[in-house]
Amino acid sequence: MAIIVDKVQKRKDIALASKEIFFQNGINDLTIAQIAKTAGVGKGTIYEYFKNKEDIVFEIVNILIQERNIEVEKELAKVTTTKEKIKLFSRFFYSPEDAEIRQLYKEVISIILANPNSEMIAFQSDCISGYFQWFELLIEEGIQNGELREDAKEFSRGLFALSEGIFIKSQVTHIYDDVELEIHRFIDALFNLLEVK
Amino acid sequence: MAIIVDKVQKRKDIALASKEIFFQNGINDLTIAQIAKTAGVGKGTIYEYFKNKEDIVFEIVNILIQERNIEVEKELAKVTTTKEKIKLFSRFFYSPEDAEIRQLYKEVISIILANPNSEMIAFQSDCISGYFQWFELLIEEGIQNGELREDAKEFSRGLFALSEGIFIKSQVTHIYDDVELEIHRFIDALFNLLEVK
DNA sequence: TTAAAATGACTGACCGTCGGTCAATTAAAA
DNA sequence: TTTTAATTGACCGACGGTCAGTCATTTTAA
Repeated sequence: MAIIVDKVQKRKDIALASKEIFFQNGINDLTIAQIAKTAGVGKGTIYEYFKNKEDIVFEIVNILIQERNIEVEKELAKVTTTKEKIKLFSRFFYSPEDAEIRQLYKEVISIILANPNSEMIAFQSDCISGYFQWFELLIEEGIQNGELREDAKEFSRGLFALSEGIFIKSQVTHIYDDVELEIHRFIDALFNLLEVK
Repeated sequence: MAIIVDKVQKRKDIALASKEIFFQNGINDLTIAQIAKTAGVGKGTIYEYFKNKEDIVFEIVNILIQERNIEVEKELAKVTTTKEKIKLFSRFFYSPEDAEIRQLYKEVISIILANPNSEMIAFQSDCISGYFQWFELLIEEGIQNGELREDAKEFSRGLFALSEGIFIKSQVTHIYDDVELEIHRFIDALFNLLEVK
């Protein structure tokens, strides 16, 4: 045997170095050569820890998502109504605090759309399905509470996708510019119909 | 002066040649060299007619969108209720007939997300805003008819984005696999609340 | 009538960039 | 000393994009 390094930690170190480049100069300057230079390792070393360039992007997302989930848990304790909880979830798509992770999320969506493969989709499914179950649970609870009508559960799957749709449209056109407003407008109108008066 | 060619027509010819490659081998084999070969022109000539590779993709979309709009107009004449009209619109995201243009649409979204610039966004906004106005008009008409409740108009902007959200999620995860079912479920539930009984 | 000049269309060799590979090297552990 | 995990950067091939030069046709003027 020879030197044994902490592969998991080194993977994170390289990802963190990449994160810096990404948030400073965008994806276009995120070249393997640049990452290697910033991380202080050789180009070949990168491929000891990552399958390819996309793999690096996914690792960064992983790190940021985990950090963010902790924050979300805290925020969740502060709100009471189902509507507020749902709105809390949608913050991802417009809040200034999430600007960086959102930027990265855009890249991930772009990568998967351009080059779908089961590994990436599995990765993304894992990230999303947690939120998704939480989302369905919230609606369910709202119904149990007597806060929402029985048929509210029909909307959970669609409502989950709505924010994403508005976000993507806001990125791709200039028709939806105020994402927060757009999402809230829809949620308010829907809960107006669904809330038991 | 010398030979004068129909620049617009030649642009279309090259785009059409590209379309063939794209639908046969996907975006990865859509190289400039391959396009030039298929179109029977030199590589440099491509750049007489297109700014860059993305510009070619946009031209193809343009051609296909125009063809599709004609078909949509026909279909629109066949349905009567607002709900059916809205559903007709959403077909883009799942119908087998639109599989090719949908494939291309994915690429366009991917390109813009990865590399946003005002020109691309303007192009996309033009494509979308037509549908969007039509969408708002449909809801408006439904209200005028007494078919829908007054507050239905609050939903038009969000409803427009919903299908897109479900579609993107279906591409990026395996959580939403039956796009048609997902969209219809939401629309049915919503119209159940909005339709005047 | 004709040939020189002008012009737009067209070309493909070439360039720079980048993701990814691999033979060689290093250095710690046995 | 031997073994082997870890590391490296020169190198490769592919690709998008450029540009100096060629070609075919029209214009112009002798």
